[in-house]
Amino acid sequence: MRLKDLAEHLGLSQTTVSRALNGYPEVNEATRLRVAETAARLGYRPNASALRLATGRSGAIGLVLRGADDLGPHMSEFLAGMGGHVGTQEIDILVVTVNSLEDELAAYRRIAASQKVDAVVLHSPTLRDRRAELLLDLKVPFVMHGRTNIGHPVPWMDIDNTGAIERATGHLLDLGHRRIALLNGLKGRTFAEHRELGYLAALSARGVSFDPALMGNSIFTDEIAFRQAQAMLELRPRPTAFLAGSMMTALGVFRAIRQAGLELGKDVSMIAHDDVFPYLNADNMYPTMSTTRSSIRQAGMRIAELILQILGGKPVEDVHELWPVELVLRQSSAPLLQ
Amino acid sequence: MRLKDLAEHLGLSQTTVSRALNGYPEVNEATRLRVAETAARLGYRPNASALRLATGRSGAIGLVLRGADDLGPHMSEFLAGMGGHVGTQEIDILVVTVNSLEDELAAYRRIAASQKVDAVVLHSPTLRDRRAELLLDLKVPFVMHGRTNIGHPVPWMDIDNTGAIERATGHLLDLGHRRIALLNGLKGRTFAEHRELGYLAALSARGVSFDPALMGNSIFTDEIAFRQAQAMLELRPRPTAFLAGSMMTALGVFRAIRQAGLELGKDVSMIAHDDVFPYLNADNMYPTMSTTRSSIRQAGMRIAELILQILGGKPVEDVHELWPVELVLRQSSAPLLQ
DNA sequence: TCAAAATTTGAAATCGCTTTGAATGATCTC
DNA sequence: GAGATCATTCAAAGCGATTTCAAATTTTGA
Repeated sequence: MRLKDLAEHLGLSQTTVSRALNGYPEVNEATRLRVAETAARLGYRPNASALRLATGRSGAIGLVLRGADDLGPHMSEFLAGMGGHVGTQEIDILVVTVNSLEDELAAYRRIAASQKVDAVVLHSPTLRDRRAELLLDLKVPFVMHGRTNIGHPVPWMDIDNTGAIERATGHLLDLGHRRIALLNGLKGRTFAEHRELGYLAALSARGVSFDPALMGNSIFTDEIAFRQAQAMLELRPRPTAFLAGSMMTALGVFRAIRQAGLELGKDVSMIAHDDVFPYLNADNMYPTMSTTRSSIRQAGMRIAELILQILGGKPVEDVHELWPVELVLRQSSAPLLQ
Repeated sequence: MRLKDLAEHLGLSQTTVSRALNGYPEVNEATRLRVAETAARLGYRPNASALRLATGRSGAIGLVLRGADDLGPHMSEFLAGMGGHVGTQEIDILVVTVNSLEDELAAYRRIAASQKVDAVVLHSPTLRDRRAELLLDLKVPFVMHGRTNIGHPVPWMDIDNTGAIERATGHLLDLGHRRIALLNGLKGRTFAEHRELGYLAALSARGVSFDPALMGNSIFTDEIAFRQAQAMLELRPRPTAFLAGSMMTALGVFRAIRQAGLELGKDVSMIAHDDVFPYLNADNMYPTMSTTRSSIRQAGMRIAELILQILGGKPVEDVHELWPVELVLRQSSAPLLQ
């Protein structure tokens, strides 16, 4: 069913039908009703490709995922959030997977040249993110989930990683802990650097010196966390508390603690960052897990909103959002045993 | 940079340039080289919308995700697999998220009417899947990850769930276990029904009677599994072995076992189904986890391949693939203690 | 009542590509 | 050397929508 068919069926011109359906004012209200009713009854929907060609808008937001680090539970939740919002609009999400930064850059070039998307979302930025520079260069609108520093204004939405870790570290220090391990994200990633900043700030505020052996930088998987925590627990004096970068990390640390014959919430404390996965609830763990909490799904939803605002003409300089992070204390963080 | 601009730049007609780039035979080899070189140098890429309108192919595969059950680590891996394959072709993945079956059906109608995708992939089918019926009706090509029975031939790729659970159950029975709990997927989902079949077959082959109290049907989350396992462990006599539907489930069961003061691999055995998540390695758990293993990422890759084959004209009746499932025995499954 | 203004409709151009059908030379064949 | 064949190129017609500009009809105002 093409516009032409619908128009013939109605005995009207394509022009009028198109206008009626798109809410233009210069069409008789009676005709509009008749058109709308018939279109609905016949299940007419404009051909997406034709519409895109005619309007010059592709009606899609791009999301490039680097298989190696990006995919996994975080991205899945983020995607759910994005989808939840754009689903209500006439916008789709185009997912492209690549294997390296170079491939990712190439993907943006392709996407830009072929005008496949109206905008993209950039996630897990580094301190000086080449992808942002490229997109600026290509004049592809984007919103960043996180922050970067490239000398040009970049629209972003981020959570207060520094503040979150600073408070969590401060709390552990207040409980008497002095050997606090930080299982952080990869070096160079903005969020990881921000967390390190918060960690160091809290330590130095209490006059506790920093021990590099107590910091790990890696992607957030159960297994890597297990190994890192295991190694750290063999140090003497051993750490008495852990800051876990994600719930996956927390699970790995948890296993290491148990395997070392120690008990979480007694011999060792832990505060984990919780991105709020529906299938991994800090409240239902045993012992329940103290967390710094911020829903990554809501972030996805908000990023989608911001992108639509930018496409709607909102100046990029005005798109900056820093979300506070809750500190939720449960059983896994306890006073240091003497 | 449009085709027109490129053509003018080269002093050729759009026709010739288009043909040169698309590998048609009726163009001088010297011209083709010159065109290809210039196009590459100038970074020309055809406008996606125009190309789609002209060819009638949208160049995208649709994936509709139901937020409630679908999203999560499984889908993330599956998506990675799909993306890995289509990335090499000129095909993208369009992700749409919805909240209910009705919404999902509506989404397919929209997608079909607006010709947004050339095909879709259907996952987590039920025994009689309405989505498959609808897509057949709408004449939207699709490949199913799993199986259904709707009286029409449906192209599918599935793993041998029945065989996998039958062997796993059989193995536990051989180890002396008689009270074996099955934490299965939702009733009505084909894979869950298939697993139940395998479970029952193994039990009855050994003359062990089925106890409905030892079977749970739900989505695969850590938390739900924890509660179900906890309740089952309070039964008398209690189960001595668990079949966990996924690695998330296994984590929940693990916690319940520990909380009950029991030890996995000694007091209680477990075999979990492993979809092979890069961040959750059965081999690195403690104790290491016995699993029925099949990579969901590879499944995604294969499904993408099959879709392209179908779009290439392969008859749907010829697209049926049943993958065997490995049974990997590790420490979590042990002989029943007397 | 009649010209002017407002309302409503339609024909045709446009978006950027592919593809049909025709045209132009060059090469063969006898 | 003329007619047929082949190789190469191009102009123009789609694809299915939006949108510009013009036309037809109705309403308004004096």
